[in-house]
Amino acid sequence: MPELPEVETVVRGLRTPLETQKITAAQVFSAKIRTPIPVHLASAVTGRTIISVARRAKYILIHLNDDLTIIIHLGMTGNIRLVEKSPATWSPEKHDHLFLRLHSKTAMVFSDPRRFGVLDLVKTSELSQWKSIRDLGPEPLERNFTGAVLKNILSGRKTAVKLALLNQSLLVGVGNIYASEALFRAGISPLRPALKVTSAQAETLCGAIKEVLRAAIKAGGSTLKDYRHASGEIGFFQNRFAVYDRAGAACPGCTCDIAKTGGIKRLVQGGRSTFYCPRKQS
DNA sequence: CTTTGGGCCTGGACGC
DNA sequence: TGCGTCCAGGCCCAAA
Repeated sequence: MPELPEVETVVRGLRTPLETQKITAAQVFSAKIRTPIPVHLASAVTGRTIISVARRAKYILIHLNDDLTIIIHLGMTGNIRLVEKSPATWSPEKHDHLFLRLHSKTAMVFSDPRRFGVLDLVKTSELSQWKSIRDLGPEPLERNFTGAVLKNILSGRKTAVKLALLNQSLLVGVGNIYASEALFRAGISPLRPALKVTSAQAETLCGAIKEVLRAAIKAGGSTLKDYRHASGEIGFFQNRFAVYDRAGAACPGCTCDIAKTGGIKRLVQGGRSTFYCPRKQS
């Protein structure tokens, strides 16, 4: 499910209810999601205080005192919900994996039906060396992420630019939806080899990535199915997709004869759907 | 080193 | 109603 805008929206929704709160009870319900959940997680976090909630790439970081950080990745179908006036002991619904009850009596529940998510506990001081964080590329919304940086990332790679954008070791946060959307905005074909993206195109693409991610955050992310804000609200950026999941339809500003051209095209790259307009993207 | 393909899971949509 | 097939927002790992 969740790409950078969705994860960022969840993080923002968790800050006020979680920060400064002491964890008064914790339960873990399934031993294994994508990776094993540490057996000591529940006992280790109980009694600790949440200092801050942050995001790195698509990872949610809940920083506690005593040098501990809870890492949550939502995978494809993960979601976090807040329960007000929660009981001290949680009766898990199907697919609930983690329950954290706070001093305020609000609780946070992490669920993930497809179990592609990650739940881990690490020392905050060792976070930057944690296996999946260590090799991540730059944050696209940072000021120092520029067209020149993107050009450098893409240069020398024979792989299609769409696949390069999905590679989190090159650039984080962009997933299957926003890769298609950013390439459409930039007028670049998803099939173009990364090394054939010119400096001028890299500049445009850099701007398009920032633009589409910011717009999606503003809209509270995209809800296709499972994704929810921590408050339970859905996002609505899916209503503004230019190309994603719109095969056969007209792209924004389309002037061609859809009956003849077939409109937006779907293709498969790296086993995943890509959507684009062959007439506007090259 | 880069690139490719399979695997991990569940559930919903669809065709018969 | 039921059964089989395909598909889905992410990521890891082995193999080429």
